Amino acid sequence: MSKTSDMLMQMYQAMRARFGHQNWWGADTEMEMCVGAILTQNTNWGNVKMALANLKATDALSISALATMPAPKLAELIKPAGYFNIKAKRLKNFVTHVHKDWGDDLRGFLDRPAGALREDLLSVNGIGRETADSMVLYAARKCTFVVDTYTYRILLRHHLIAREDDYETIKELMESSLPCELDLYNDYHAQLVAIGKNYCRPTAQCDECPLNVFPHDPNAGREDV
DNA sequence: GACCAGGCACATC
DNA sequence: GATGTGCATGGT
Repeated sequence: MSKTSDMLMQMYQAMRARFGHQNWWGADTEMEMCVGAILTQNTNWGNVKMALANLKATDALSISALATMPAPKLAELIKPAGYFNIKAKRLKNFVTHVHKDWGDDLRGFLDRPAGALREDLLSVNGIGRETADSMVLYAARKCTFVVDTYTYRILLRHHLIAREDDYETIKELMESSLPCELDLYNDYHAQLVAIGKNYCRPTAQCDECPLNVFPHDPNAGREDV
């Protein structure tokens, strides 16, 4: 096992010991996970939950329901998630794309090899790498590592990546360092988010962070240092 | 009131 | 190809 693999696994153990298994998105339907993946773009999950509740209350959480709903009405329902106009368009792009070949069969759409599914998702305007990977991992339940701003910030501060490393480079690092296990990828990402929310914030210091036992620079990636 | 949140596409240089 | 900008609500 390489030094990086070793450190990443030790970091996981430390995070999990602090937060416990996160069981992310476990109770939701595939449809909710896909819709949530778009709604959570640069947005707090608490806001996304409100928008999902609105969609559920109007029985709109299906491919065909969203495909036929006028964009302005959809925008109104997802308002709490922020960026509601652009996200309404992105949701429409997604459900229209699925509906074209699969009708209401989201599970059929998702049930393909991870690589092919990812490429297909990336062809939809409004679905970028993180959103695609979130859908592949959490909705399709296939092993792909999700990189987000927390992943970047935490790995940077722990000297595991360089400042200029891009999404695919970081994803490659994680996938080549960690065993390809669905539950590990799922929970590792969730643990990083928990660290990011609670300790490794953009400006605050990282006192009490369970990852402090590893070599790190709390100021890495900050503009004001 | 400022800061931040589980990004992405597009314009501009 | 790198960098900057618009999109917007709600919790802390």
